[in-house]
Amino acid sequence: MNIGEASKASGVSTKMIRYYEQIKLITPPLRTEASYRTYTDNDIHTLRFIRRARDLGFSVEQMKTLLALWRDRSRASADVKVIALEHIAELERKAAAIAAMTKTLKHLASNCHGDDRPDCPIIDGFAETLGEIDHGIGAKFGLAGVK
Amino acid sequence: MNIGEASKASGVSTKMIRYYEQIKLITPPLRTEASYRTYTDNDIHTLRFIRRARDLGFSVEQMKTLLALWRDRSRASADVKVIALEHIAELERKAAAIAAMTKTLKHLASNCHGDDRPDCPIIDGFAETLGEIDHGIGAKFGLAGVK
DNA sequence: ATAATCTTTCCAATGATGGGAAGGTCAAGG
DNA sequence: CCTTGACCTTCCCATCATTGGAAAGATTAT
Repeated sequence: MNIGEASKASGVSTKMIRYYEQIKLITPPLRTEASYRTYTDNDIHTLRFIRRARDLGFSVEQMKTLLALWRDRSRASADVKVIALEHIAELERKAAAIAAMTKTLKHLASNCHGDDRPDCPIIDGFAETLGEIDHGIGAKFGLAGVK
Repeated sequence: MNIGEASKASGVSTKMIRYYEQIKLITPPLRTEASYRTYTDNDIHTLRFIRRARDLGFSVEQMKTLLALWRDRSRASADVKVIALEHIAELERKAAAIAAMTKTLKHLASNCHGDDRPDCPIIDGFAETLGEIDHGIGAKFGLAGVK
């Protein structure tokens, strides 16, 4: 199986497959004489595992651990559960921060008449010294660049 | 006011202040003979504005627009509201994706006994071909690197 | 005078992904 | 047999917001 077929079969882009190999998330596959990567069904299985974990928001670092646990048939299920629960906590932390931002913004927007007059509580809310916007959780999230 | 004092007064790191200058989010301040940047109260005001917008998850690009609107005293409040509402929609999209991930993970975790036995529905859920995990919204979020 | 604490610029790294160039390979059809 | 198109290879660069550090110069305090 070429990398293109592996990509289609797993849902992981060829770019990312090569990247995952480079950062040693997956082991280098065999190559043909022309240096083409060839993937086995087992490799596809691993890639699909990775794709699902990624879709659930796990980082590469976490996926490394999860893959190791997956391959270790004698590991305790508790070890896996710890990672999952930590990730759930992280997701909930992010959800709370986003909810706080949304709430503040909605409050500002609801007070803005949104016509062609210039006065605007949203802009004023940013500019005025009303004290710091408090998201409780610490809202410095790198959410701007999220696709 | 030196850059260090400006940083403390605004809550924006010196690194970021220089960066915002470089990408032309803010205008270059006056310099002393020794090339030290000096910030006015007005500059601090702008930096605090930026900090609040950033805390609400606005991107640099959005902040550029917001700053222009802030400075334009004759702009319509509707122009500001549009940006705010778009950002709210974006945040809600992210929140939904996170909620979907959390739900799936919690479901998997709840079925995992979490003791020292090896069988684990979480890992199995990643590995088995159960069909793709569907987050409805498309869950490819760059949430892994979020602090 | 000297040490500590600023400041400056420049360069690099992060995490996960995409884009593209330059060149090699393979399969199908003329 | 040769061309064409669709692959594959490696390598480098860009994104986004932010942090880190090094080397050198300036200011402040002891």
